[in-house]
Amino acid sequence: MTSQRRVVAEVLDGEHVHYTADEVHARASERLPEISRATVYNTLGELVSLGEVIEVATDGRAKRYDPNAHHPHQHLVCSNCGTIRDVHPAGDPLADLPAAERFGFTVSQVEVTYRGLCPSCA
Amino acid sequence: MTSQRRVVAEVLDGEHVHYTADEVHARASERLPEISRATVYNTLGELVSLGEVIEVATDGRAKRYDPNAHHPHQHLVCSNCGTIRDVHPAGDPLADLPAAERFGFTVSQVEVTYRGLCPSCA
DNA sequence: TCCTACGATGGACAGAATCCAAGTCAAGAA
DNA sequence: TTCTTGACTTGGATTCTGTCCATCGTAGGA
Repeated sequence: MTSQRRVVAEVLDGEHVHYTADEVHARASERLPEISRATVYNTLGELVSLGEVIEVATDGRAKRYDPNAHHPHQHLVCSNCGTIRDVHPAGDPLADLPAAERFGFTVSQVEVTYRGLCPSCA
Repeated sequence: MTSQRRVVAEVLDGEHVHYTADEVHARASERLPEISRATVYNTLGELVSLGEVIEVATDGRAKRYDPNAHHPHQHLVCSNCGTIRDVHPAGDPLADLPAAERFGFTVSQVEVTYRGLCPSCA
């Protein structure tokens, strides 16, 4: 655990945090000005491998990093401003895929992204 | 409707087609060698705006374009080789998000991505 | 103290997508 | 027929995101 890694972990702390790697880098730089982008990417990659952080790709742009990894949830995204909320749908989305629709795949994971307009943009 | 646009539309015709912009460009170039990448991107963007084609971002890499836009479906992706299948879950995934979990959003769309290993990779 | 190994650094690089100025083309007007 | 206009295409430059790699620094062990 180096100071760089601690700062990255601290930036990714809180509720409804979904920063891009660049945003993490910007915030980490406020506390540790010389931290490099490569270190942020390396640390994020390690946190993802450790299962402490989830990678989210809600658009075709930059991946976002979600520290809420220990509580299964899905995402609700504003199509206009990009705001992301963690949400908890009823039921198990995985169970909704019938065996006949699995084509022999061993399905292990499901990601659900709800899209719409947030109150401010509506 | 120009020859360039027609060729792009023709490339995106068929079942289970999920090409990247570059793959569309490569296939379009076979029929119209001088077609430029910019034109392919422009045309794909128009087709998406018109609702004729769906943009799919199943990984952090290039977006894919799915011409099966008029039949609601979701995607099943092999985590290893990237193969994509169109699938049809039971029920309406949109209905699984309770009002209390919508936070005032007007939710209009849902994307579900199932992940696992395809028969060849398992 | 010196070595070693791991992590950090920053610049180069690569892939995807967009932007932009210039060129091309076709249809309608004169 | 020739000109004008506007839409479309082109290709190169640029931006954005992410990865790679050679080098550097540093902490801990011998």
